[in-house]
Amino acid sequence: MNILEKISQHKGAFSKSERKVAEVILANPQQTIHSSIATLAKMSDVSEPTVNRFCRRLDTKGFPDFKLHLAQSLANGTPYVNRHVEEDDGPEEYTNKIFESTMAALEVAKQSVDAQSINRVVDLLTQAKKISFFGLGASSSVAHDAVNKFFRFNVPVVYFEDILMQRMSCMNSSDGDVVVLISYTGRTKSLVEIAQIAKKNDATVVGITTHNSPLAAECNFVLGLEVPEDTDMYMPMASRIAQLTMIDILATGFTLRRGTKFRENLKRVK
Amino acid sequence: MNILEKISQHKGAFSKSERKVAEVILANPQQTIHSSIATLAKMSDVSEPTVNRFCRRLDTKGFPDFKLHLAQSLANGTPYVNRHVEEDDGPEEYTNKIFESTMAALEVAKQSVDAQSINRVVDLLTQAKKISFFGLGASSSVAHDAVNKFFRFNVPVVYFEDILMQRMSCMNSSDGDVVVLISYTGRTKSLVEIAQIAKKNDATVVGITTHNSPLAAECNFVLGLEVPEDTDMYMPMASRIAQLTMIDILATGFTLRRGTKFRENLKRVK
DNA sequence: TGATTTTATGTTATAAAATTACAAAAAAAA
DNA sequence: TTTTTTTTGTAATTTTATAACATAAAATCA
Repeated sequence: MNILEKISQHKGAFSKSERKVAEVILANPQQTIHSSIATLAKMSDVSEPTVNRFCRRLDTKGFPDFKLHLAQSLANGTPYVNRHVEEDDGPEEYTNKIFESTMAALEVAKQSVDAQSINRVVDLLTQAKKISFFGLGASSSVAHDAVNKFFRFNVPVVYFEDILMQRMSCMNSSDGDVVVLISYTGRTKSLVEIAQIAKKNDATVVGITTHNSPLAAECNFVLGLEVPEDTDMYMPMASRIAQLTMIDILATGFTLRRGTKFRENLKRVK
Repeated sequence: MNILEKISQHKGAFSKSERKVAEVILANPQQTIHSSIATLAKMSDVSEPTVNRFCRRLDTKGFPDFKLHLAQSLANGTPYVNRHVEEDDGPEEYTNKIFESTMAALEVAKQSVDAQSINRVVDLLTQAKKISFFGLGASSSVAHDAVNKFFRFNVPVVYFEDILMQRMSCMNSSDGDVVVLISYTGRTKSLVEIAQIAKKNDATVVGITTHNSPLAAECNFVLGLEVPEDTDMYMPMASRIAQLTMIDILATGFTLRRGTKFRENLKRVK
């Protein structure tokens, strides 16, 4: 589909001159779409018909058609790729890379979510007697954010950073309470235990975590979230962002379910 | 940015004939990118130069350039636009919209950051005696996340959710201390005061906020972050995500500055 | 209202760009 | 080496886009 990739792949099948054209295009694709066939021919040091033949070899109708394809590839072409930060990247580079990887991660996360489960969890939340948000490590700030959000809705929300308090809170939970547990890997032992305790006390347990994790196995409802995490940096980045987005989605679903009047109240509170 | 939207918006400013061209293009954009100026002129029942003038009015260099823009807009069907959540959106819809708006917001935020300032702040952070992260409301969870991150680096980090504690902490600050204040609008009065207190006590104040805000005016260094926030929902969403990404960038810059050995330590800690 | 200016549109001419047809050169096969 | 095939380039042609000019329509003003 993407014509730039197609060029790279096709490279072996090109003739010598055609390869020259390919190199030039791959080196500066952005410039190519604004060049005429004459300019590109000169840049590649080949004749104009050669450029034309090059285009046809890639199953395009001719040079203008090729440029169209190229433009489209560049528009979304490799939109956000997860490019890892390198040792010798300057501030400009790592800044851009992090933004782009974050967007790429969100794109992946978006594919992995299931709207149906979200809908059910929103249902649950609107009917909950009490909502708890717990997370450990990097996910604790996500839980923190969640309470901030749901607190505005004037529903009873609970949040503790301390694991013992989380535990105690779950021990006191009862039917109608919803406990939302947030963990990227879903392998944090103490959080799995909390899930078990909450479930034993008739609370409904919702997990924002990866499918097929120990935590997911213990939850009544799982909001699966698959995120490519750049492990080179040894700190969670994209996963938190995806989790936060999930919180936004739940909060939005919540307000939509509550209806217009509810939102007008929110406006006043603000 | 998207040329199709641009056409729709511009519609009032077009002349009669130009509007005819606009209609035809909007009706079948896919066909347009494969037509010559003559074909499009005939379809729109106007002369060729009119089509050309139409293209120029949209700030393109001419018809071929216009087609390029159009092709890019059509690729991937307008990748990430800030589409607002509507009253009657189903779970599928609002989930996708939120993901996409978040990505669109990050794209905008990315354009607004200045790598040079980031570099200087990273410099500052690596040399700081003590780093404090403060934010209120929605930004408090961002500050929370920041301490989590920087705590791993084995540097003295401070964070309080309580405004009085934040204040007291700033009063005790001294030369070499860095105070990072996080606020989307930069208009939270108490945070501006904290900035003043910290500055009075010789701490270096860094603001993660909008340019030209009262908070920005009080800071020694400003990391400007412009984010389009969907105000329909009456809760901060995209701004926090952008702020978190900024934290990721600072943390990454920090580890890069500290060098390879430092990162190997991190690995072990993990 | 009618005259005059401005704006919009079309016609013709020109220039630019892309493609075709053909020829020469290079490479491969005999 | 010679022949054949493939690759590449030159020149001619066609298509496409733009510029320059002219006319028509609309708007402004006396």
